Amino acid sequence: MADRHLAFKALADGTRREVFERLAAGPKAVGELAEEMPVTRPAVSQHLKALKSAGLVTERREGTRRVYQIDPAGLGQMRAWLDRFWDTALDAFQAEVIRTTKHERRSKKR
Amino acid sequence: MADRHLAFKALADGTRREVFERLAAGPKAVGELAEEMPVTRPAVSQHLKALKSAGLVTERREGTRRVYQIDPAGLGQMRAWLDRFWDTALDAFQAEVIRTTKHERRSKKR
DNA sequence: CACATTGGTAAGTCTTGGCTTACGGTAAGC
DNA sequence: GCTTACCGTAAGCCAAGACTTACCAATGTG
Repeated sequence: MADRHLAFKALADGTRREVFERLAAGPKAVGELAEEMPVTRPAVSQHLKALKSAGLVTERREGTRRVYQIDPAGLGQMRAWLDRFWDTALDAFQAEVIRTTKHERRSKKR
Repeated sequence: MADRHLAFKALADGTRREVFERLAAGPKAVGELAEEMPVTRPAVSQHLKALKSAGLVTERREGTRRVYQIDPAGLGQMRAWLDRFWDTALDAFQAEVIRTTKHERRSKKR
C-alpha cells in the first residue's frame, strides 16, 4: 500500500482486471489462473504482484503453491476516493441541467 | 463512453487525476488548468479528451473557451463495478480471518 | 477585415509497461 | 538426496502512451 492510487493503475489494464475478477469467484493459485488465461504464468505472476501492492489481493502459501485472494483494503480506498467526488459531481450535473434548461427556454421563447 | 472500463485507465495517470481533482473544485477552462499545472496546454487538452471519453467530465463552449466540468456518469460506472466485488471481498476477508485464527489456535494449543 | 485569444490536433521523442523466454529457488513425493 | 511441481525474478523486446513543439481552426475585438 505504498501509493493510495496504485489501485487505479492496477485496474487500468484489462488482463489485470481479468485476473482480479477471476479471483472474485474464489481463491486461486498462480498456475490455475494462468491455465485459464491467454497469457503465460510469469505474466500472471507479475500482474498479481501489482494487484498485491495495490492492496487488491492477498497472498497465502500452501506448500509450493501461492494462493491469491481478493482483499477489501484496496477496494475500500477506491470507494473512499470516489465518494469524495460523488456529491460534487452530482451537484455539478444538477447545475448544468438547470443552466441548459434555462438556455433552452430562452431560445425557445416565443 | 465506448468502453465501460475507460474510467480506470483515465484515472490511472497522475496528471490526469490531478486535472480531474482540480475540476472537482469547480468548472475551469483548458488554459486555466494548464497555468496552474506543470505541463503544457496541449497536454492538458489531451488529458481532458481522455477524461471526457471516459465519461468523467463534460465540455461546454463559451466563446472561444472550452469550460470543462465533472460528470457523475463515469464515477457512477466505477462505483457500480466496485460494488460488484465489495461484498465478495468482505466475505473472502472474513473467511481468511477465521482460517488464520483457527490455525493460530491449533499451533498455540497447549 | 485584420489581429488576438483560445484550444484542438499532428508529428516526433522518450519513457512506461506488458509480454515472453530463461533461470533460480523452495517445498513435496518417491 | 534426486526429481518433480510450482512460482518469483531478470533480461530483452515491442507497443502504448505521456509529453513537447508546430500548426491550424474558430470565436471575439478594434
